Amino acid sequence: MKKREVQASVKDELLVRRRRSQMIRGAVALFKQKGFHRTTTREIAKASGFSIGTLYEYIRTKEDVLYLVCDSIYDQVSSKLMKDLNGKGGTLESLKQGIADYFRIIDEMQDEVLVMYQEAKSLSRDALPYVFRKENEMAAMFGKLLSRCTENGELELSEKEIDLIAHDIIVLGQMWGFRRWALKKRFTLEEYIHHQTELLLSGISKGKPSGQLNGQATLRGAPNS
Amino acid sequence: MKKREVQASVKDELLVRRRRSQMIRGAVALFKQKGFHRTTTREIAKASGFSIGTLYEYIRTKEDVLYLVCDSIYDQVSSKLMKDLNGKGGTLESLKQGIADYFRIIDEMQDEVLVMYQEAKSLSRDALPYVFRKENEMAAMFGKLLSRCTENGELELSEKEIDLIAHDIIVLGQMWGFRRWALKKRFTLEEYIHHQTELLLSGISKGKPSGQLNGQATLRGAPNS
Amino acid sequence: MKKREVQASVKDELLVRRRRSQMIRGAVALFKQKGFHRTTTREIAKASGFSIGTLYEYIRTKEDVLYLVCDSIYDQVSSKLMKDLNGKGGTLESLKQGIADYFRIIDEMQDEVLVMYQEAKSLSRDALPYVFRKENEMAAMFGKLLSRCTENGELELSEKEIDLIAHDIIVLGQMWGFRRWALKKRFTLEEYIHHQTELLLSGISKGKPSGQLNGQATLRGAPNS
Amino acid sequence: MKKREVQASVKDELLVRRRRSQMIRGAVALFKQKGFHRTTTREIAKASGFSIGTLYEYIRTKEDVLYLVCDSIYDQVSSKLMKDLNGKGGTLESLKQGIADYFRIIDEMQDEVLVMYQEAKSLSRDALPYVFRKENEMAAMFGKLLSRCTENGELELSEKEIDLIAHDIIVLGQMWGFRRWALKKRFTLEEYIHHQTELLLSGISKGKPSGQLNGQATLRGAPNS
DNA sequence: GATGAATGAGTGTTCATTCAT
DNA sequence: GATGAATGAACACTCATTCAT
Repeated sequence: MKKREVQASVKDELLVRRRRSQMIRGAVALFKQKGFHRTTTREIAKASGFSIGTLYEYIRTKEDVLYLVCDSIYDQVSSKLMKDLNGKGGTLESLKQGIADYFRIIDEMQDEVLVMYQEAKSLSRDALPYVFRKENEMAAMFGKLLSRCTENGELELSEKEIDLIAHDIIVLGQMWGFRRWALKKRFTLEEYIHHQTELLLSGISKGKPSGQLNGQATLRGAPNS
Repeated sequence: MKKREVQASVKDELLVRRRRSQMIRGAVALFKQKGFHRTTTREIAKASGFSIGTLYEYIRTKEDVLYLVCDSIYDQVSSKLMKDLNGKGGTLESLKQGIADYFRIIDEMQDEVLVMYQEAKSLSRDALPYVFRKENEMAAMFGKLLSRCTENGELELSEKEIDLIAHDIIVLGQMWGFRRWALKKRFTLEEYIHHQTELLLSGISKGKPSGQLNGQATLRGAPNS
Repeated sequence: MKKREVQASVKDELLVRRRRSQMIRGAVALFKQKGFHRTTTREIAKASGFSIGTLYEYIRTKEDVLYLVCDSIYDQVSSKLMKDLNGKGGTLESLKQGIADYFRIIDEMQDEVLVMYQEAKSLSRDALPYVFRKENEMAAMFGKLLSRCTENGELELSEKEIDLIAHDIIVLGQMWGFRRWALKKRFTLEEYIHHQTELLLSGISKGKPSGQLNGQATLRGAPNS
Repeated sequence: MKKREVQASVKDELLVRRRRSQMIRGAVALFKQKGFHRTTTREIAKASGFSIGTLYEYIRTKEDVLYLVCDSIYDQVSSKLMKDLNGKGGTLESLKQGIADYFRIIDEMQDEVLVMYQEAKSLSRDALPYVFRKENEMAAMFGKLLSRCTENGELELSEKEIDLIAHDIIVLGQMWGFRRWALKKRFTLEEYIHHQTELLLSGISKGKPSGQLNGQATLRGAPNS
């Protein structure tokens, strides 16, 4: 997938990568705290450890910083996810693990995800498509897992259903990030993973209570016999 | 629930209400289009049909407008919802209808919900708790429905599970608003409602395929018998 | 002639006129001293007697100030000139007086003319045509005077010659402004007028030494007999 | 005439000359297009074929570039002119040729002259006197020509008149450069030369219609007999 | 109660200049 | 002698807010 290139005045590619990584680290911290719009470019420069002039050697506009931040977070999340999901067979068990992996990644990158999630909409018209593509791509990863399960006869889902569930997984993962003010009071991460997985899988598995799949207590008190 | 009061210089309560309603209508249109931060107070005044000076007779700061907007949207959504849910008995069927009602409200108020959803985080520290409370309140409405079903023996859910599912419903509803770029290509509103309800209910109902509840084709090809 | 309108946020036309006149006065003083590019908008605001914010209520960009300045100077020069030239008959004597009037106007508005002359080129592509038109218009005034003299048989000039001489008059007038560092050491204004008029008229008049026209000493020591 | 020296860090005089000549070529092209103030030092460096660091090895400030450019143009114009004028006898005919030579030089170096003409005023206080001296020097060349004609009895002009006419020649030459937007529509260079020379010479020649001097048609239809 | 002119702190961005490599 | 990354003062312009009318 071709990215929207962010132009830098500095030629040294290595340096550009290094400086931008500083910049992203600094910017995420600030955006987290005060949001993109309330953060000034000067603050970003300072948090990145260089001057305002230097900042602008590596970007063209403030929005470039946001794009770089979002891009970097997506890349991190999806590369982690890809590593975890890669080669995952078409079993319900591996689907379950895939979901758990994803939720754990979200938890790890909580701040980043929150930032990306809340600020991405401030990207300009021409950067948004890239974000949508990235989101679709991530949903597609789960789509593939679900497809394989269907092919293996572990699930019986139409294309449409696969699509929807894939998006549901993505959103319920993000939900752990953006509703933590409500969820953290009630659930640990593992509880959250457990219950949501249960809900998703028992909702789609072929008549078998998913709880039996891994021997954990089912969501329902008593499995139907 | 006590609201954060927004101070007005004007005394005439009726006038205040009327002006603020104009203001909210204008502001929603603008926020929808360009977001809170990119909208100026002048634009809000103009879109509201009065001068900048008059605008400031009815608010104290620009943020007040955002608060008023969010507050109004919440009120509309939750009053509609309350009307629909009120007296809903403790049956799965009525739960299902409740979910469908909620999703349809979200669809109707798509723009408003999107605005509120994306801009609420720009509210200041002291307005946020109110938003959280409102969100909790709305989740609680579904919580109550779920409780009743459990009391009636239609569902078997723990407190925690009720909480989680209630939040899931809220979020999956919002998802129809904030992911419409992906969902509208694939689903009509009714399809979306159908599939999500199916997923949620078959995930929690006591061994009965939810599809049978209303005679529609089930999500799964063949119900377990 | 339609002008390029400079947009103001303020509605009150009278106020706009008053403020802009303050602004022009302030800006001319500054441009004279340091040129357009070295003058900051804040300096312009200060010199105009209002804040930077107020300045921008009456213009859109810094370049607007320059345009307003140039426009105003042109208007002053050409309206003065028009008043002086109006009804000037087709005699050499009146042509001579017209030239003298013009040179005196330039002298009066020395600073303004210098500013306009040196900074007009900084106007943007779409403002320049207006400046050219104004310059042509002014040249055309003298063109008309020369035409009348030709019609009356006082001069015998082709269209082309009229055009050139008209432009020469304009430029030799401006020259008094932009070369004053050289000319003021050697000439008073009246001397300058006298000599340049002599040169121009004896260069074109029909064989009669222009000096005899008004009884002044001729440029040449001895009239041709 | 002693020049304002522009300091270079580099010692090798030959290299300094070579680099500066590159620099001037690049800068003229840029100044022509966007003016001095809108041209950045980076652009100058790039157009000159070396880095910004190297640029500053050969100048001290950006203004030095402008000075170098103006200086170079003056030198070119005046050396060409000096070559053409050198040894020009004291006849009206040679004066005429001198004027034509000058106008043709201006035409050849149109862009450079325009640049110098429009940007010289941006030179700092201490560089301006040099420019004035150069202009005076050039006027003086024509002054000398006019003096010789007077000495030879071909013209009868006072010191003052000589001075004025010399400056007029310089300015009417520049006029061909800076008013080309108006003149090029109406005149070819040779027409312009012809008419302006005619005007200048018939304005000062001793009662003899200048047209007879070289057998060309006179400006006036009929010479006085 | 309504208006809109006035304000100025604050913002994103540029660019001449320096200096370590 | 050449390079180009780093710097930060300076700039044009915006906009929430106030207040005299």
